[in-house]
Amino acid sequence: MKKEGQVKYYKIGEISKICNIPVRTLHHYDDIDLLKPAKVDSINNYRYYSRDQLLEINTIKYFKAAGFSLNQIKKLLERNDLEYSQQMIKSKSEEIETNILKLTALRNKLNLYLQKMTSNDQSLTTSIDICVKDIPVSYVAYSRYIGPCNYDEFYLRFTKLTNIVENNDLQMIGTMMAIYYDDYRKFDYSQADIEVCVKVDENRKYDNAVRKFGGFLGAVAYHYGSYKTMNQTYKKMLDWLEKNNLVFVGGAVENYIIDVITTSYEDEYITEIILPVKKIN
Amino acid sequence: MKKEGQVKYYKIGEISKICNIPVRTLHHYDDIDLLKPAKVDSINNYRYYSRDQLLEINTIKYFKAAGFSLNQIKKLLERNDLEYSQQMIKSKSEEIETNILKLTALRNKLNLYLQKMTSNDQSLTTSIDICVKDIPVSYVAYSRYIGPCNYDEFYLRFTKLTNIVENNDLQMIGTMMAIYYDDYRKFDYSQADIEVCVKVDENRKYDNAVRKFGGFLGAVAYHYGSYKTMNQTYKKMLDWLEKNNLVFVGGAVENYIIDVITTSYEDEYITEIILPVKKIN
DNA sequence: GGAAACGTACAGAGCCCCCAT
DNA sequence: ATGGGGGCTCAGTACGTTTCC
Repeated sequence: MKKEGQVKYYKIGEISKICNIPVRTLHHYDDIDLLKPAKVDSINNYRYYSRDQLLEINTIKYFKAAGFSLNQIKKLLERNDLEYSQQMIKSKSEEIETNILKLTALRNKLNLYLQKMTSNDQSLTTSIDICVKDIPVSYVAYSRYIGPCNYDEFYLRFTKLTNIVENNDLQMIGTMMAIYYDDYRKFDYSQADIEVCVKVDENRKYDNAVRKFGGFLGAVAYHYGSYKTMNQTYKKMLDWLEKNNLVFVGGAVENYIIDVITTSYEDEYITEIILPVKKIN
Repeated sequence: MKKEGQVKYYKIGEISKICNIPVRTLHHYDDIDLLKPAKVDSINNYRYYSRDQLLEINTIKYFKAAGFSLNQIKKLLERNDLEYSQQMIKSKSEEIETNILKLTALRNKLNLYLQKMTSNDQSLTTSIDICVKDIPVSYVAYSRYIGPCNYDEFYLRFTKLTNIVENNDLQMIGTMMAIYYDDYRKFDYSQADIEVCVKVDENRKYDNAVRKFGGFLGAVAYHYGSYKTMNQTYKKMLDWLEKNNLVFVGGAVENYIIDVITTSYEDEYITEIILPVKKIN
């Protein structure tokens, strides 16, 4: 490469075309002192950019593409030394890494949700079917209490659970669930022992807000529609268990896959019911 | 769950505490019609929220955590039906997927950059060393031309290359490179056949903007410092080739690992020089 | 005196429209 | 074809003032 003495100035429109940047953005860069034109005509205030500034624009675009803010770029350009750049790039790389992990968790969560939604849509046409399977181990944030069992209480509990999740910096990866610990034959709506919980990502160690869930044999069925008719589904399940030499050991789980959060039509609700069971020997 | 007829209203401060949301944010949600209080006192304009709205707030927080904007959430809440939610969640999931891919490419790029920076920092202390190795195949966006070889031309060419990368929605994953196709013994600075190029991610098929690079045997050395002394490094390399029974087959590659983008001190420049070679039989 | 209301400004990185030259 | 100005975006936060309980 050889240097050339000749100085050529570009008008803002030319620079805009060459560099593929809106004119107004170049105005903005001038305003915030990120890229001052090499010359400004004192009469008409036209901005004139030098050839060297083409390179500066490239540098700006380069760092922008790397995710730096204009302010950070300004600092990078002001003290244009290796060590500083290296350090900034390193911390940026780490920041991106964190973002990737977060987004990955989020994507997994949404996909899981979609999967549940669509797979259950299909079985909607078939009649109720019940299966027995091992419930895999997962981790849930939870809140257990004895109190009235009604909508308002549930709203408050779910709100509290959401706060627990937020305060412990957890990632929800499923829908809200409730576990009923009382004997269903003498269930008291005003004094029920209920736990509300939600699956969270397993990437962090669990403390008092998070516990293990699953790792037992469960009879699984889906209830479609309003909660008013849920008792019937329970009854069907219990009958089915009896016929299949299984016994319900307590702790009924309701997983609100499609609920009032997703739809305002009760008919569309889908609730997964899991009854922990044992085989009769 | 059982319904309860009793209506209880919360004041904004209570809701704020229960839901862990700043009061001013609730004002904001009111302003943008995302969450209107169930009742507003006509005398003192106090906002009163119903219990049902606790749930609505949960829903809002849920979708917010899923990465939706308040506007999108508003739409989701307005037409609260399954199909729409499903569709929105699906497109959101895809959007996140794209972001993950972009960030991953960006992270890889930055890490590669750091790696080059630091690994070459070490070899700075050692004397010039040359090695021969297979240059792995990669893909580059490129622009080849015959014209003058000077800084200004290079700036323009690199700018054009950046535009090519942008317009083809490619991801740069390396530093700028130049390939000199002329015979070095009769190099004409005013009429040189030069290609500028930059590595891009391989995840997309290559068209006329992108071509294969590498897949040949190359002698690799690093030039440290200003470009003014680059001829000396070339000379050393050519001498070395002769001693080692290798012959330069043309198409010298310069990879500007540390250049004016990263530092304004010419002494800190690092340029990788690759000379395609053949063994003499 | 705490809780509620409201107006305004600020944040970042621009985009868009209007009017003047 | 340029210049500048003002307003808008997004999802709030912060400050200050005033009124209410």
